[in-house]
Amino acid sequence: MKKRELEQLIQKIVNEKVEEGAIKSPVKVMLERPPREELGDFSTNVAMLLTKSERKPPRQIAELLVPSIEALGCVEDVRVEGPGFINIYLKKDCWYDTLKEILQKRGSYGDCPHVGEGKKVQVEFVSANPTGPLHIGHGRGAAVGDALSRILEAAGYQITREYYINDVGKQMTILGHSLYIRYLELLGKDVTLPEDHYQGDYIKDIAEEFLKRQGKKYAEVPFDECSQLFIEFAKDSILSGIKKDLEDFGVHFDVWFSEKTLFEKNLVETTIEELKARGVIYEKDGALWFKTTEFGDDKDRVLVKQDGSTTYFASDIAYHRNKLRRGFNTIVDIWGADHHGYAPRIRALFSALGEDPERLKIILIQLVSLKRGGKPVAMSTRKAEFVTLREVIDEVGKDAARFIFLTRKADAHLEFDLELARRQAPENPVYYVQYCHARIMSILEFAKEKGLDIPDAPHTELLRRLDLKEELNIIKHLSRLEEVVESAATSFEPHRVTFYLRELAALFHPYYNTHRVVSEDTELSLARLTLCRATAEVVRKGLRLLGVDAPSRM
RNA sequence: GCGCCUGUAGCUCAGCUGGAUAGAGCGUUGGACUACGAAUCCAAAGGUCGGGGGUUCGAAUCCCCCCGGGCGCUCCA
Repeated sequence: MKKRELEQLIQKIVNEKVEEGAIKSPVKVMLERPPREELGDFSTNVAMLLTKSERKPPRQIAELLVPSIEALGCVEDVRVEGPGFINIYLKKDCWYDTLKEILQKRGSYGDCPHVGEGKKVQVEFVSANPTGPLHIGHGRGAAVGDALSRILEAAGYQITREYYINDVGKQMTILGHSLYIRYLELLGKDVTLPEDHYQGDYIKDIAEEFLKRQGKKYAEVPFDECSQLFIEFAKDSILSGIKKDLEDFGVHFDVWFSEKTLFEKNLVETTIEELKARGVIYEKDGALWFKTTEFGDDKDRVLVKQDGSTTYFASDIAYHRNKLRRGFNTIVDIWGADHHGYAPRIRALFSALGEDPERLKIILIQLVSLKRGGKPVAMSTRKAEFVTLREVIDEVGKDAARFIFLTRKADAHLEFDLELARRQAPENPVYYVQYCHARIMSILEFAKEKGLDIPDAPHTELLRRLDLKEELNIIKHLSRLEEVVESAATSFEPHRVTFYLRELAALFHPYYNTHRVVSEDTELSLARLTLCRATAEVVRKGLRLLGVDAPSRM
C-alpha cells in the first residue's frame, strides 16, 4: 500500500462528509508516518486542522471519520491517539501486494510518471570554463546534476542535460596565449608565462601535442596572426578531456551549448533588442544598462560596456532567453554556491520577459573541503594546485565518489576525505549499500544451487509466511520508494534517495544476521527469497538513480 | 555596511515542507563467524536543536532581533 493511494481514499471520505454536511469546510488530507511503529502505519492530522472551522475538539471530529476509514478494505484498525491524530493500521496482506508489485514492475518500480506528466525540464550543470581540467568541486556538481536528472526522469519529466561552454572572451585569448608561450618554450625560445596566464602543467601537455601536429611553423609567427588557431586547439583539447572525464564519471550530456553560437546567431543582440522594446534598457556613461532593479535586483547591470563589447551577463541572459524559447517548463541551473549573487539578475530577466521566475530553479552547490587522512588539502585554482576529477575517479572510483557527493544536501558543506573514500572500510558508506545488493545476489545464487525456484508471481498464501516484524518493516520500507522518488524530484534533493537506501540496507543487514533465509522449510525459504529479491530490486533501482553501480560481487 | 547561505551528539550530517518521547554514520567501550558473504551484526554512552522573543492546539522547522561561521556585493569571466 502506497501513501498516495491511501491518501486519495481518505480524501474521498472527507469530501463525502463535507457533501453530507457533517463537516463544514473542505481540507486537504495529508498522511504521514508516525514516529513510532506502535502508532500505526500511517496517520493523519485532518481532525486537528479542522478544529477551528468546526469549533469542536479534534477527537470529536476524528470520531466522525473513523467508521468510514475502518470500512476501507486494507484497513485493520483505526485509533484516535494523542492530541487528535487518526492512526491507521493496515492489514498485512496489503503489504504483501507491495512485493508482488516490485517483482512485476522490476526496474520501473518506484517510477511516478504522474508527477512530471512528461513536462520538459532542462538541467544545466557543470558548465566549467574550457580553460582547464575539471576539479573535485565540478565532480560534486556533476554528481548532483546527473542524479537529479535521473530522478526527474523517474518522476516522469523529460530531461535535457546541458553543458554551457564559455568559449568567448578574454579568458579564451589568455588560454590561447598560454599555449603559445608553452609552445615557444618547447622550441627553446626565451619566454616567460605571465602571471595572469594559466599556470597548470596541462598546458604544457597540450603544447607538446600541438608541436607534434603542427610542427615548428609558428615559431616566428606573432601571436596576433595565429591566435585563433592556438585558442581553438587549446579549447578543443581541454574540452575533449572534460568530456572524457564526465563520461568516465557516468555523466552524459545531451547538449553542449557554445556561448559563441549565441553571437553567431545574433542572439545577444536580439535579446537586448527585445528588452529595449520592453523599456527596461537605458544608456548611461556610454554603456547600455538593464534595469534589473525593477525586478528586485540590488543594482542595474551593464550589458554593453563603454568599449562596445558585451558583458558575460549579456551572454547569460541571451542564453536563458534561448532556454525559454526552447519550450522547457522548468529550467534548472546548478551553480557553485559562490555564484548565488547572480540569481536575482537571471530571475530579473524572466520577469522582464513576462515569464514566471518560478520556472527557474537554481541549485547551489557548496564547496567541497578536501581532506586526506583527516588532514586538509590546500586547493588553489590560480596556482593550478587542485585535485582533479580525473584523479578522484582513478583514486577512489566513480561509485564511491558519486555516492559521497550525494550524502549531503547540495547547499551544505561537504567534507571529502580521499583516503576514506578509497578505503574499502566500514566507514565508507557506499559499500554498506552495495554490499547489501551483492549479499542478496549471493544468497539467490546459493538458493539456486540448492534447487530452489523462486516464483515470479508469488501468491499471498506464500508471502504470509513473512510475518516477522523485521520482514514487515523491510516491506514497508520498500513500499516507500515511490514517495522518496517523488519528494526528491519535487524538492530537487537527490540526497534523499541516498538516505533512503542506507535505511533500507540498515533494515536488511540485521535481518540477515539473525534469520536464515534458506532453511529446511522450503515454503518459508521461498517466501524469504522473494523478499530478498524484491529488496535487491529496489536497491538496484535506487543506486541507478544515483548513477552508482549495483555489483553482484565485491 | 547591504544581501544570500549556515549553526542539531566528540566529528560529519539527516530530520519527510508545522506534528507525538529529535535520528543516523563515524569515533569511543564491550561483545558475535565449524550452515545463505564479518565490506556485516549486537550492546552501551553521548543533546539547553547557537541565544532570546513571537505566531498556535503543537516549532529543530515559519516571523523578528542578537551572536558565531561561509559566500557574494566589477563596465571580471
